[in-house]
Amino acid sequence: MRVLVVEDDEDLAVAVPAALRTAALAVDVAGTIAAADEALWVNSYDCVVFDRTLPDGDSALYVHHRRKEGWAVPVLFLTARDTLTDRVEGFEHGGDDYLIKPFAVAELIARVLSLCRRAGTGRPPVLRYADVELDTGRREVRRAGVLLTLTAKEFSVLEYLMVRPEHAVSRTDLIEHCWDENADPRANVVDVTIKRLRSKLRGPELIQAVRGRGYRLTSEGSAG
Amino acid sequence: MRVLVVEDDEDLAVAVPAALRTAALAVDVAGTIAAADEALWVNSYDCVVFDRTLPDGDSALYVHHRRKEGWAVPVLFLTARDTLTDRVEGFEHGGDDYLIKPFAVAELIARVLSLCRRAGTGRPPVLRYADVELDTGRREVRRAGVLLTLTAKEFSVLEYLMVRPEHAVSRTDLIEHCWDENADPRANVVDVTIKRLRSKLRGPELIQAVRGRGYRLTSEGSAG
DNA sequence: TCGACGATGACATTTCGATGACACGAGAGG
DNA sequence: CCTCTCGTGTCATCGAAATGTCATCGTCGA
Repeated sequence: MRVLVVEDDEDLAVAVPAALRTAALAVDVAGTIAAADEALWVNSYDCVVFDRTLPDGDSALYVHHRRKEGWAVPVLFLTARDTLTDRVEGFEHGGDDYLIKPFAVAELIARVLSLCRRAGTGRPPVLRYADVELDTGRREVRRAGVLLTLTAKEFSVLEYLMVRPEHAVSRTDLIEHCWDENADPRANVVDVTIKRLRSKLRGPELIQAVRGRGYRLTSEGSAG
Repeated sequence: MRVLVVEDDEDLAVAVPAALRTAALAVDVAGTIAAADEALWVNSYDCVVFDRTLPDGDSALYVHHRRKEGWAVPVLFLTARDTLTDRVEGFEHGGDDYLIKPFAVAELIARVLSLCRRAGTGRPPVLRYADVELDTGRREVRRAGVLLTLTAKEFSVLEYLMVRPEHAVSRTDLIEHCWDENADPRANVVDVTIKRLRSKLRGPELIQAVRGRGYRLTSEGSAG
């Protein structure tokens, strides 16, 4: 799950990403609408956290604009308390949720995770494939009932694969969704992470390499 | 357990928090409804002690207002004797308890602890996990039957963990519930308190660090 | 058979938790 | 008023785990 935070206040621009990263989300930061626009065209995000008021304008107007083009990524607006009446306006512009400043960090994390989940159109909190269960809420993975200890990255990659069972997922896709923008797409971080995942997912091979196209989950031998 | 005391009388604004702190509660203080509102948005409390009459209005009206938005934190109203008839009114506004001034300190502590417990929806007075018993009423902890001498902070942290066995609890959550607003979330107070707890909870490791996500109680390991 | 791509082990770097030492203030007792 | 003790918080440092980089090897398929 990858999130873009658009915030110009220096304190918040540090605190908010830090908080979200504790929830195993990959976070990028932008300070202006222009920078956010750039990032949104280059990368794909599962959720965007927008401060309402930014140096180069009202983010709600930007979102409104993009929505009319069919852009559908869920948005959480951070609204100052004294612009409370803007709440409704925020929604009319296609924002999916709002939070009034100041807000509790725990609340923010909960909302963002909720929006990410919603983006997956009602994805169940527990993903299953073959004898693997992945609990997105507790961040736990079990194979054949045995609890595994995965690192944040490993969990993130496995989650992404399990949402798309049997589908080949490219390294580029994985880099874009499980790493932040500092990741080098040419490096073989993905390969290494897959290798580590495999060695923890003891038992019949689950993650199959699809030559030239990435990786996919599979429960049977290399047919096709 | 963290409590907000909203009191404008200078003497009470010192005495009440002092009393509650002796019961291992983290206490914040506000002098007005406005300040209380601010604090309630920023932090999360397990209970709020409201003086009925405050410089900027009747706190019961404020509580009534918040209740309509679904706010559910238990409230204890401090009411002057000559406004005794307001009692009922206080309850109608969603207050869970009241105390008539002047009151006995012991009574206040008992009521607040009771309300905190109620917040945990019928949480039993004695928490158990593995061979540890934590008596929330007596403020006593035993491991394998042996009474331990914990400080207020240590008790508070252990209690918070024991209410959520096996669940990873973030440092932020702990800071928000066991410390007051003066705590620096970046500091490693939590780590140090956990360390002190561990050294007092001799025996098999109970408190497990979950890298990047905090701490959790556990009685068994997990496969790798 | 050759070449591209994936697998893998070794190693470097970064991040994060653990820990000991110390600072500071409140309160008890002389 | 001084001093001692205890609770609590801060800091610097250590070390382990997570993550990333690199070199090399193996293998699949044209």
